[in-house]
Amino acid sequence: MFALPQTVSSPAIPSALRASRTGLAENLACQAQRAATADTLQLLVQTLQPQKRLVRAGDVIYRAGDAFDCLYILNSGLVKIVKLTSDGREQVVGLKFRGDWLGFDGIARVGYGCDAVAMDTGEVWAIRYDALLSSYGRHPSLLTTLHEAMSREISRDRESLMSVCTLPADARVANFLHDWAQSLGARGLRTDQITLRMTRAEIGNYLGLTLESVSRALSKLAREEMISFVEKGRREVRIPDLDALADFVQRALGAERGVLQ
Amino acid sequence: MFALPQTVSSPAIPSALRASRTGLAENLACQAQRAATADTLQLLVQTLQPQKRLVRAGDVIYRAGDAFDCLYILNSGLVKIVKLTSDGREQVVGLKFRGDWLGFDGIARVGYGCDAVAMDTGEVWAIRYDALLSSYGRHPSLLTTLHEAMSREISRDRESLMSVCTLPADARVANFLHDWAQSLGARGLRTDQITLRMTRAEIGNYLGLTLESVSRALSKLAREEMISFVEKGRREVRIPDLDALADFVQRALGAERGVLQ
DNA sequence: CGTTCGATTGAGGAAGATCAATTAATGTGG
DNA sequence: CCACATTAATTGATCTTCCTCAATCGAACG
Repeated sequence: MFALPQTVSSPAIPSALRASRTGLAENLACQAQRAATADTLQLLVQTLQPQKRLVRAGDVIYRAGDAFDCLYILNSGLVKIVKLTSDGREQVVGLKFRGDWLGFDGIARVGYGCDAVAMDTGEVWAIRYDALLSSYGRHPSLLTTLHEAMSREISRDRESLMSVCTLPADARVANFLHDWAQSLGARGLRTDQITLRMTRAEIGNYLGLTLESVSRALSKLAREEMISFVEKGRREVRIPDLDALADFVQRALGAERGVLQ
Repeated sequence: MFALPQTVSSPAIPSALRASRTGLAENLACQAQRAATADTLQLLVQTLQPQKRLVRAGDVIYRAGDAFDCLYILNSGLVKIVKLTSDGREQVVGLKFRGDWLGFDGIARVGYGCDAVAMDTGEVWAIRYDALLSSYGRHPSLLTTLHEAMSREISRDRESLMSVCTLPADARVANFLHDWAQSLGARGLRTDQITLRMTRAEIGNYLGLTLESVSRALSKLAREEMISFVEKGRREVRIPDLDALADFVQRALGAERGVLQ
């Protein structure tokens, strides 16, 4: 179909970092994808009539152990996915934005494996999994959309792991902000301003850092003018130049391993 | 369907750690699941006639950027999933055992997002994604099996992230061995002996540690008789008591955060 | 207006990385 | 089959990063 050199720089590997450099191609891809999902979402609404639910910050969409019936699509708002262990460890394992699906981990089990908690007012659509399956005959695209959403989630999770495993604290935070802005951009929103609807502790938890480390990293980023805080409240972050943020990650990496390799 | 207290200790959250404690229920679940997959796998072979391929250690099954056509099922052997970034970082983001599916990350893209490299002789079955989709009318169970495999992968990835984010080095290595043994157990193999077909550097990469830290952790585990090395070669690990390993993880955790909570 | 919660910043300490030396296993060519 | 080269693993010493603990500050809320 499409033979590319199988190298790291292949366009088929749009790592978060590369994405902002290959701006044009990337944006076109995003546009295309958004259009596709917009169509499919409309179809989905018509066909399956999802149960819509308004949520506010703190509302629980589902909890680990709840019986699995439905997948959810986040129509607006922000949701965190939290995993708990019996020994009391708690881990934010994912953040969901508009258009993201929730609850995939329930398919292979009796119930969901994590809690999904809204971090902002928003709307989620509940879609019965069995209804989705049985719609395949009429609308095969619904199922391929599902697959693509699951596939994307797997890719994202791997990037999280990579970030946590390979980046020092500052770069991890910078990369986090970059990813977030990128996510907004992919949804047609402005990428130069983020409202972090989570505490430093939650960010730290997600990134495998303490809240102090997150705070220090943010301060450093502000000092180096990679970001700035919007007046009143330190949860509103301005990012004048996304590419500069990506470069910051690279520099933090270069400092550690001597510029090359 | 099934109303459980939505607490951490819900049976629907079989974290790797809990699993060895809830031995009986867990094993039954595994048996059932293996039986189910065995049936479905047979059906899959009959219906889709997957292309079978023998691989040897080092063989590449697919590479990041390769055009996506097929999903793969690993019939035997061991495969690592490796992600590369343009800046030269390399990360082992997954290990695949018998029965695992490979290549989900390709569904939502033009090509695969990672390399899949065999670490041992084995056999992989290539299944054309379009063929799989179009089989739904005749054999819906094939597609639900696909979903379950993807769902399980998402759950596993989250556990990896959790391990990396919340466990200290020693516990991370112990947990890694525990998970591995558990994986073998779930496939009906003995859980008291593991042949690590990877170097310390690869293990470290997967766990976000240096090879030295992995080596030290293994030495410590051996010193405390949680594991022992089989004569000739330090890649053969005996695990006399899986539960003891899980306890080791707990102790390492308790030491850090004062026994309770 | 005080209380509470979150964020910032500093000082000290600990876990793990880095650097370096040694040993063990594996492979190669004579 | 053995000497040699090569790669992997171990172990120790030192150094860095990040965590922990603590104090202060700011915002939000009742």
